[in-house]
Amino acid sequence: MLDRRFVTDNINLVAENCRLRGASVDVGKFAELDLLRRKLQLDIDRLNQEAGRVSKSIGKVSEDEREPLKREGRRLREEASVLQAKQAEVLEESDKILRSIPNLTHSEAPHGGEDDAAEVRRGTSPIPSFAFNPRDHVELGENLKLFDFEAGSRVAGHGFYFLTNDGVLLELALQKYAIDLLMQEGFTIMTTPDVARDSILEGTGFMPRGPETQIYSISNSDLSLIATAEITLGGAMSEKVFNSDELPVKLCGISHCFRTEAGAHGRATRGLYRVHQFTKVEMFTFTAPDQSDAMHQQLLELECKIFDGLGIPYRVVDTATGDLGGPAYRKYDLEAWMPGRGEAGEWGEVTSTSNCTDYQARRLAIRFRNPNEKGTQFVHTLNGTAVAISRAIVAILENYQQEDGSVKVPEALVSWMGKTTMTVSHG
RNA sequence: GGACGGGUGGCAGAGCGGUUGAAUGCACCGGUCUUGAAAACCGGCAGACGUGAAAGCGUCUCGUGGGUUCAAAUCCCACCCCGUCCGCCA
Repeated sequence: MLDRRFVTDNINLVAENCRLRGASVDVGKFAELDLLRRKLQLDIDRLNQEAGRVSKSIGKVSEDEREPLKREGRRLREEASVLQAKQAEVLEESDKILRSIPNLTHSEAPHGGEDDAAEVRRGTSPIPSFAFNPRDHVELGENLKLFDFEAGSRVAGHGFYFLTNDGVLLELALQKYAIDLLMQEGFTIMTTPDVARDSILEGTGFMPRGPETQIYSISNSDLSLIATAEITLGGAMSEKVFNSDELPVKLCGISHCFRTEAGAHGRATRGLYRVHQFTKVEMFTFTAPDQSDAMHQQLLELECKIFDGLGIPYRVVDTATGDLGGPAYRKYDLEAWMPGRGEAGEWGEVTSTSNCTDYQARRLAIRFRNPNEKGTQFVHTLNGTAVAISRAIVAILENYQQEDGSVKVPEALVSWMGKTTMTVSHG
């Protein structure tokens, strides 16, 4: 959420930003409503002030002098409550608009839609060339008995799966690999709840329970399954006021992620690429405003380090304005090379990192205080994927496959896996 | 799930219907004193919103939301959270 005052003071700028991001929002209407809200506030304040004066005077006066003053007090409060109800309506309507206004945008972010993302760099690992026809991860994984989609859909429906045998070891190895690295980088590691209150989802910029929601909700409760630990990690500090010397705070959370993927039918849905549940190791940081750009670069560096360490080829793209979603001010995606995708391999998103500036912090009320300065400021929040297990597995299987259908274990995972190759002979 | 107890400023902790946005202590900041520090003493110290060029002024906020009343931190209701005991349980 943007600051309402900022929006009314910068209508044109905000409207132009909405246009760039492909969000159809009536910014003018918002400004109009907010002006009305302010005017009503002024009237309400005046009435309250008068009513308060009357109330205080009653206490100082003898019993039989009180009745006329009580009547006056009643009248004033009634008048105020009428205006208050009206203001509440105005506030609700304007808030609805305000919440649909996306964050401001970094000036260097490329303009356009999904295909306009700008490639900014490549990883250290070269794209593999195979002397044979590379298989896709589904074929590889089924041969190696790494997962069981049939059992998954029997139990929970299409899009769910069991990891089995080396598939399980791979998941655990990737988790351990990632958290070891992040612990060294000063992150506090944590496992998080896999559910959160709707208010926390909303504060983070997710919209549960709408007609097009990506979120599973639990009926008869205000809880939803989380789509990412970004929700719980951000929510963990809601209402908190940090001291400036505590920042930056760097958290690393392991959680399951649940996504309905409504409307995604037919879009690269094969296998593990787009599933309803997966495990993810997520980075989340809170910084002072002047540190967030640098922190964003650091998170990107870490994501690169993790995938370079796994020996997976990738490219980094600077996401275009129309594809940023609501909260992100700027976003980088890591797209791993996936030899089994499409005709002759394609890039597929494996991680992303966003600087959400104060957009989430404002709704979650996460602030910081500078000693010797009056008041508080909102922190900036940033998030980045360390490893989304399911997609990392896709990338590993397809890049490390060998002609006989076995898959080499990336060097960095060998010690956790206890083997150098995954072969059919398992079990 | 049942029975109690409780949620007040950065922390601890009073207040239990009327000038209380809130005593007191600690912490913190400024000052006096001191060669310096400590101690002592004096002063300051919540957030949001609105208004104003500013100083300031105003409104709101004592877990959240509703209710009673001229007036609520204080009374009533619902919900959330935290303790303790009991039950259940990985």
